[in-house]
Amino acid sequence: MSLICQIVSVLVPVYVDSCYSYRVRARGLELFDEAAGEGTDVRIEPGQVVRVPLGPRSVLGVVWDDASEFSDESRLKDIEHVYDGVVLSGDFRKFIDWIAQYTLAQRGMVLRMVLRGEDALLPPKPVSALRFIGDAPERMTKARARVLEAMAGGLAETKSDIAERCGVSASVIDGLVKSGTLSMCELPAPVLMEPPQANFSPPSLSEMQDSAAAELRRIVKEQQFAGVLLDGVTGSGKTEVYFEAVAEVLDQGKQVLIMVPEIALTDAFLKRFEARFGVCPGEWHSGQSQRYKNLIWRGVATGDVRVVVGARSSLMLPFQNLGLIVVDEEHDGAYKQEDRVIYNARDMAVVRGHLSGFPVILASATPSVESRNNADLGRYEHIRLPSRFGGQSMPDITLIDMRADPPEKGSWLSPLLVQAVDETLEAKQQSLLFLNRRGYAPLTLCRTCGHRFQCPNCSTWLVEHRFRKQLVCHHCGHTEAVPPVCPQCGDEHSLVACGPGVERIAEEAASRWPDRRIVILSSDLIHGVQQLRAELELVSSGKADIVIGTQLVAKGHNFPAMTLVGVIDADLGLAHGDLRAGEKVFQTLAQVTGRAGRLHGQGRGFLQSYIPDHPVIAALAKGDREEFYTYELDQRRKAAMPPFGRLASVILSCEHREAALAYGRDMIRAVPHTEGVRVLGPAEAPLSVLRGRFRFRLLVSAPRNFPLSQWLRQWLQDCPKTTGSLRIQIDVDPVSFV
DNA sequence: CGCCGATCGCTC
DNA sequence: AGCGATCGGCGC
Repeated sequence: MSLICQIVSVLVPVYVDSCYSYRVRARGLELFDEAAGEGTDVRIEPGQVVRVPLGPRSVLGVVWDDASEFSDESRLKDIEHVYDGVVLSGDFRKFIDWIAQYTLAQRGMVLRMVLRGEDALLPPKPVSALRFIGDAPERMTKARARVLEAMAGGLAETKSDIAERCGVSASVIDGLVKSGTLSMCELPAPVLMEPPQANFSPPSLSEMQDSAAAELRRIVKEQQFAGVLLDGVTGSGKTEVYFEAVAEVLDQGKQVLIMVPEIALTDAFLKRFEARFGVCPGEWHSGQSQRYKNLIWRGVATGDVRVVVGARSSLMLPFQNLGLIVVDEEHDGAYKQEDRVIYNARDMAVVRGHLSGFPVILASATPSVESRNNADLGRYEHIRLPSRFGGQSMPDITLIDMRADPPEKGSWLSPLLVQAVDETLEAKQQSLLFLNRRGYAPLTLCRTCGHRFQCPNCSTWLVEHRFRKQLVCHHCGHTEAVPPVCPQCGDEHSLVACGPGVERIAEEAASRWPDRRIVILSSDLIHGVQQLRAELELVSSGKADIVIGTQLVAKGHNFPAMTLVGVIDADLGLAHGDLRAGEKVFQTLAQVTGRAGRLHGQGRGFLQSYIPDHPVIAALAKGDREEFYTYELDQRRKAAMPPFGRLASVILSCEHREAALAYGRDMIRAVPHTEGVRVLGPAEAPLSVLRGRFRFRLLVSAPRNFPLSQWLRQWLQDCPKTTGSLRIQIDVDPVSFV
């Protein structure tokens, strides 16, 4: 019997791309001695989780598929422990490799997003409980008698349950254990989660929903990869439709992942799931406790947890037998992870389905232009729900040409919109005034000398936040106090606020409608997901007459009594340099006007615009989605931008401004000349500051079928090393790859 | 002469 | 990315 049986490659969750080799010694692996019997040759298989020594510490790792290449065998260390019960499947390991290679991340860093601590690998601890074993105590008290009576049946219960049920303190119970009346025993850990029932409560669907659901069931039955764009207008009942696909997969005995943007993961959503399937799904997001997440992680790996509803990071869960991923609100920017490994969970979901051979449903009322193009080209099945559920109609949209119908002086609401709010208040319904700009005013200037407050780091104006009494840079987060006099000419009372933010709209609303309940929903005035959910609940339960909000209100929440949505500045964002500016404006405004009139079926939307002829605004005003996609795809085609070209942004960051700029110039000098590849330098993408580091982006565009990842890898390798501490992040905006 | 803080480089 | 090793500055 040889002592050394095997050398294996182990991927460790650190900043490296390659695997490390370790020895497996049959002796010393207690776990295997037990399972395989002594002296038996032990095999360790890829996918098993192990603990290995790494430098001075000991880390978790996963046995990987790489051939072991480390030549210096004398330096090999031994695997310390092999965990039983959790194996990362071959598909999943391929998926991890794929993400690393595509996003130019190290495989170890991708694995880090997958693994949790040791607690998630160990079987749940049995619960210690107490049981009546007969001997009555010598001294009897009222409290003891109550416990004895309750425990007479002989069933084991936990100490805290007994204490609560009998109204006694824990020490009373301890006393009974000492006297030999009760005895400690162990109960198996409680079942984590009952499996959802596919047929718990089938919904009654409209004809339109029903045929969409039938189509989804047909696709799911194939049990192979398919991309599906479920394209349904706000209020069309998409959720009920994809729940039918979920039911079908549950019948197959497979697992389901439903991804939602974090903000949409509300009690209301979970309740809908429970109403349909009888139990709550596993719930995965940043707000959950570590303990709960460990339970879910293990449950998903063993197959005990059948359905998870989760935010972006739930895509990295080690499902044992996944049969479907639904990406709800697939266009949502929250699916992009911007730090460490930079990836878009929506795209990676499609990859996971592709590698493992199951369907992926992308659902949205305003699909991303990329997904829409994939559907047009037949890469995705395209299932449409073109009208609202239950006979409701889409809101009537009115375009207000602000040049023709300007607001009164010192006001930001056009008379037409004011009148509409009056009517809505009269009807005891809710209004939403939407402006995608935080703070009070986007620009402050001195009336005397013309001085404008500008960010010292970025080339942007400072936004006044009147509640906080600060000037804030929305680009880098720089703040300064509002000075009492102009810093340039010293004049008093000469500073004027230009343009509106939500705070200023709130001020106007409060003076126009002084006795109405007004709520402001803006991210800088709300702290944490909990408070946001509470505020949203407050609005949906009708405890507000007028809501004034930014972005926050656009996403995934129903306001049943809201029948009017007024967009203060519909043009906002269109002029920005962002390549997806038009798409973002369209999506946000379509979602936000879609909030109107779900209950009463007669919602109205008003768009205030100074450029009503702009194709994006015109399409919104007509409620014509097709017109928007035609226009946007045409623009993108002309500019060879995604989905017709590929795009990456390289983020350079550095502690010093000059070093950052110098490094950027060096990078650009090292760009290999390649037909069709363009690199836009920092002149086009301004410098900003994030967490004390100066950073800017280099944009790289390439033809559609260009191997961009490899090219970027080569470029970065060939770049001269520059002194100073520099970090590079690469953000590959993927287009279709299926 | 000694201690503490930035920079460097490795992890089988 | 972390974390120890190493070198250099300055305090006494």
